[in-house]
Amino acid sequence: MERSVHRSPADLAEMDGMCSASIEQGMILRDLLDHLGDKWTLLVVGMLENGAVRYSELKNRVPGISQRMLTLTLKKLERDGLVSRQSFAEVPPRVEYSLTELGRTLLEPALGFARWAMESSDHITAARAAYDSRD
Amino acid sequence: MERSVHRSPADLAEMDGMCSASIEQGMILRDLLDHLGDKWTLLVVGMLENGAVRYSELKNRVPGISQRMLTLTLKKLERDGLVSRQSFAEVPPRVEYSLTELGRTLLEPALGFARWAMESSDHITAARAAYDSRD
DNA sequence: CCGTATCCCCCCAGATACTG
DNA sequence: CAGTATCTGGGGGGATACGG
Repeated sequence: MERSVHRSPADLAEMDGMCSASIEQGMILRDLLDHLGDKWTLLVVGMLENGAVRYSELKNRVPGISQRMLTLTLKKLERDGLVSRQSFAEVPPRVEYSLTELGRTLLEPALGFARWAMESSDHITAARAAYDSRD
Repeated sequence: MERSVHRSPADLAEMDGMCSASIEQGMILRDLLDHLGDKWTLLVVGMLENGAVRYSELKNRVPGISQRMLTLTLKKLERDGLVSRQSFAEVPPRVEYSLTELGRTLLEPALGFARWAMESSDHITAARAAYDSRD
């Protein structure tokens, strides 16, 4: 038990340059995943890439999302300051969602991720097939 | 309704380069999240950033992970070809996990994400506080 | 040390119905 | 059109005990 918890100050100092970055990133990544790692959040953000989109259109564009989850996801994103909501006093009612400044900064890493997924999906599929057909 | 749905063929053609990519990315992102979007996967990948790590050390470095989930996560990563497992015929037994070539390519987008999270966590916290303290 | 096997709880998300 | 309210199940994941 002491092995993992008890470290000398020297150890900690040494770790600072090489390893604690990973650990800190681990913590932050943890938070990140708790907020963005769910089933729909990144999808919704992706759909707002090109500008404001209204609720119903969003529901159409994100295949399979339920009203409940769309609402919940948008509320959370709004709370986190990544998405802004603008409702128009019209009839029929119209509500548009768009990325905030902060939300747009998320776009780049998110698309980087998506790019990786597209470039790697073949390799992964192949790797999986190879793994499954081993004895 | 027409505002958002009805677009001229020219518009659609123009969107081809900028927007349908989003939709396809949505699909791919979907798969991505199904595989990497769980609670532990990216954390484990992050811990392998600097080279091979053995099972028990991994368990120590990923705070709060259970043996069960660590094993499951590693198995899945191995199946996907992102992590390779090497066991040494020693006593006591020793098993080391490391990123494959493919796994290392994931590192860049993942760390990009982590970087964003670190740079943005303050903003998000602030936004959340502002949102919660509104009437 | 490195896992596997089993049990079980919690909560996420889907379905459905209803309001402004 | 743009949500809210409520019920429900399925599965992710923790705890624990055991095996190689």
